[in-house]
Amino acid sequence: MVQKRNPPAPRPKSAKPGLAKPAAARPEPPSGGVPPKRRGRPRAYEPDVALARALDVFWKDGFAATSLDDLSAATGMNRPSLYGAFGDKRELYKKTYESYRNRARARMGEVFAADMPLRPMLERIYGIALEMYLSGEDGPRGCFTVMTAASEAVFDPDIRAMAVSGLVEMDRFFARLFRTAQERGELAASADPQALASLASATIHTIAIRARARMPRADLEAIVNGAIDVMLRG
Amino acid sequence: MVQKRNPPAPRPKSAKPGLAKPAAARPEPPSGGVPPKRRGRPRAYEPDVALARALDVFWKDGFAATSLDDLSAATGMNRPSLYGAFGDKRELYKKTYESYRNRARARMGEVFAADMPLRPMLERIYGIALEMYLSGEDGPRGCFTVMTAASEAVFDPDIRAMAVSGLVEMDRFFARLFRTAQERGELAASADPQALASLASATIHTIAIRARARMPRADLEAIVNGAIDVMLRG
DNA sequence: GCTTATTTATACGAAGCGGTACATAAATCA
DNA sequence: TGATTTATGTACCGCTTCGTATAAATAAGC
Repeated sequence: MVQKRNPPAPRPKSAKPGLAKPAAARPEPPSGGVPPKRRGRPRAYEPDVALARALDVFWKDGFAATSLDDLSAATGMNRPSLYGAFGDKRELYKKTYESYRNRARARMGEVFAADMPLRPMLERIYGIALEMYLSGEDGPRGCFTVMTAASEAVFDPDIRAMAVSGLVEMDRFFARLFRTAQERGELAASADPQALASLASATIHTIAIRARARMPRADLEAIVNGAIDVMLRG
Repeated sequence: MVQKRNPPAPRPKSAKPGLAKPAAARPEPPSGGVPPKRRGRPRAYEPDVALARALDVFWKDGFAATSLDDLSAATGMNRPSLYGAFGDKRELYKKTYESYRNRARARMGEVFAADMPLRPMLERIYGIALEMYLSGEDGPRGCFTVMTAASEAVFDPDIRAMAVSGLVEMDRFFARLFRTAQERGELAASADPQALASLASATIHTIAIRARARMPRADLEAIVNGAIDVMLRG
């Protein structure tokens, strides 16, 4: 039950007791990268797009309900290739999660860089969040971090640490937002940026959960608008 | 991948084509209930406690990661008994979820009946929530509804409907709270009880997620206090 | 050409899964 | 007592799961 999640520890890999690692991405001379003239048979996949496909599946079904066959079908890679490229299921999950985080961070970074007044800024952030959480071919998928934090993946210390850092990162992002808005006088001096940041994160979380449960988009938008009003002392 | 979740449809059960249902709880003459003198071999389990044990497991691990062996071990019932009493894994899940909802509803009902001023009322509600979400022998378990909504369990329409109704019920509970507080003048007349209710629910959700990710209790309490201050126009 | 390096493709194996047949046990009813 | 009813315990079934062993394919280096 506990041990179930820590499988029997891979055997030393028959021959080659030395470099048993799943290879993954070789050093590969920086990124000046013309064809690096690799030696053996060329890959039939691009690691980045394969990872994105795997993300789609994990995002939709969660860790436990996703099988290697699902991942194989989604990426077009057969099982040994998958294993060779990304390691086992858990490692693959971590890598997809990392790519998700990077993507989300990038989008949030853009918004912050846009440097606009607080209210439209918040509206834009929540607009992006709704777009992400409601997307998905087979219905809304919610937020990967929330899924991860809520699901059994938390039993892995690494994954849990990643989830926590995802939550904290979002808190800090909002806190910075409110702090600068306050400095500019867009927010009452008596306001507590930290508390507002928590509420802003909480609003993200609640729409993620509700999107996943397939609540109608209009409801989610109403929640967002109400939250913004309160946060801005409507 | 989709069909995976809708297994081959149970065969008509060999003999007895008529009453094939898993029996569950027989009518059982109201509740005046001295020993009802049932006919065959007596049960070796109490349905209520068995359900509570099953809830513990599902709550900790989620639907997909919980095996019938886990449930069997937790309840002390062997697999056929489990099946006879509660139906298959999905049905058992639904029944455990229902019992969870009833429990949560009862506790919230108590608080509402206590009829105290808004702030201590909120403090007490979040206190109960934290207690529930942080409990669990192997670490905090968060909120079952959030877990359910976030996990693959939502792919079942029934379960999704239950999850949505759980979310809506909490919204309504908070809305009623804020409305009566407003009528009593404990809340500014300009306040929007609906929006505040969403935020109050969102705060529940965010602490559920964070508890599950094992954020320290003090952090969760700080979030709750900040949220209450903002909601009450601190 | 042959050797070496790297990836793909097939296919297997041990373990786990949900569910059920079947025989046994323990109670009531006649 | 024996028939009937209900629940248990064992053992099994077919299927899926994750991971890997092995062989074939495709490239570069010589």
